[in-house]
Amino acid sequence: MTVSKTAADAVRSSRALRREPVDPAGDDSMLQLGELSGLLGYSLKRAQLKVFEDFLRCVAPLQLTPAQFSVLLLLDKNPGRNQTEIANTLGILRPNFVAMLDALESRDLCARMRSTNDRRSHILVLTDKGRAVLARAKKLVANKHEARLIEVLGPANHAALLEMLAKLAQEF
Amino acid sequence: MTVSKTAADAVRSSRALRREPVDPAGDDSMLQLGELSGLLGYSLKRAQLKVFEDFLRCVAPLQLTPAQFSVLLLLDKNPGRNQTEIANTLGILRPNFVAMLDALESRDLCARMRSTNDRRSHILVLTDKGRAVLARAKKLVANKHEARLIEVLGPANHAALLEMLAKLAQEF
DNA sequence: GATATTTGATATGGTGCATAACGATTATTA
DNA sequence: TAATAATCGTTATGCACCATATCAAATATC
Repeated sequence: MTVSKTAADAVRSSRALRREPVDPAGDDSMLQLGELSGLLGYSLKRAQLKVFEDFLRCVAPLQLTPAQFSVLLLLDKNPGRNQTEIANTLGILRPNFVAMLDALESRDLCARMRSTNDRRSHILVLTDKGRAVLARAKKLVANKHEARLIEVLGPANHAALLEMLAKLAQEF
Repeated sequence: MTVSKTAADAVRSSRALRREPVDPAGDDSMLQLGELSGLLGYSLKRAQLKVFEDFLRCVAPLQLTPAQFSVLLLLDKNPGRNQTEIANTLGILRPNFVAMLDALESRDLCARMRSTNDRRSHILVLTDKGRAVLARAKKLVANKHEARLIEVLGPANHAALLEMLAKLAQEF
């Protein structure tokens, strides 16, 4: 075995002995991911971060986070629901949903109305401004964000991806 | 138009007029996700949470988080690297990597060694215990975690999913 | 009518993530 | 060579997200 001064040298020689492939970019710049690239959870998280990043860019003019957008969408599709119901379907805990609604309500995007049936609960409603912002957000998401995703993946792959992710979210 | 006392009634009637399909579980329990189910970012995040949850369950006996596991994997595949290099490839900021390494080092899974070349940097090495824990973790991940994923998705889909996620993480 | 449950809310703690700044060391350059 | 800049690990700090316990008001249950 040859004597090597640096640790990097030792890596190079041991890899040479085992005849392992080396990253195209070389030893110094790119590290070996190893089985990390086969770890679904790792790839999922990295992809999710990138996609959220792009979402924020695309919808930046409206100052909406993915979570806020999902709330507006849900309020539009499900009028007459209270905080607990909306929060539950989004996987948000009720205490954490309070501040979120405060932010949306302070921007006049939605409003809490005391229910006449059950005066404990707040019926959530989109304001006119909320509906307008949602409409503009939908367009940005569809034409900029999702359009880019479909372009990168291809329409068929995009659909297949959605299906697999839905299955994971359900059966897991 | 019929007069309805409750908001839920109003939803039911308007949906009846538009002849929209109703969730199988009924109006009260299940809410309409709407275009949320077509939002890739939404599905990505929900799937990622489920997968991480399962990872934690499977590797619970070793008390390793996904992030910690990824660090051990990377140290094994890339000996002789310093903190900045490892942190960068994992997308972890150097300040936040310090506490992470402290935790691993306090459990004797890895060690920091002052580099002789550059006495500023710490060369990271797996300890014997670290290698042993990593070996056991790899088995748990492969046989319990990834095995279940492949079973749910099917091997071909699992591979296709990985490929698409990698493409998203790269080209986005 | 007494007790239990539900709803929105508050407080609080943990964790992940981001930025600024520091001392020690090394690299650059005047 | 001396002065300056850059890098490495580290600390401090703040923000966002997530989770639990708890509360008052209102409702449901018995």
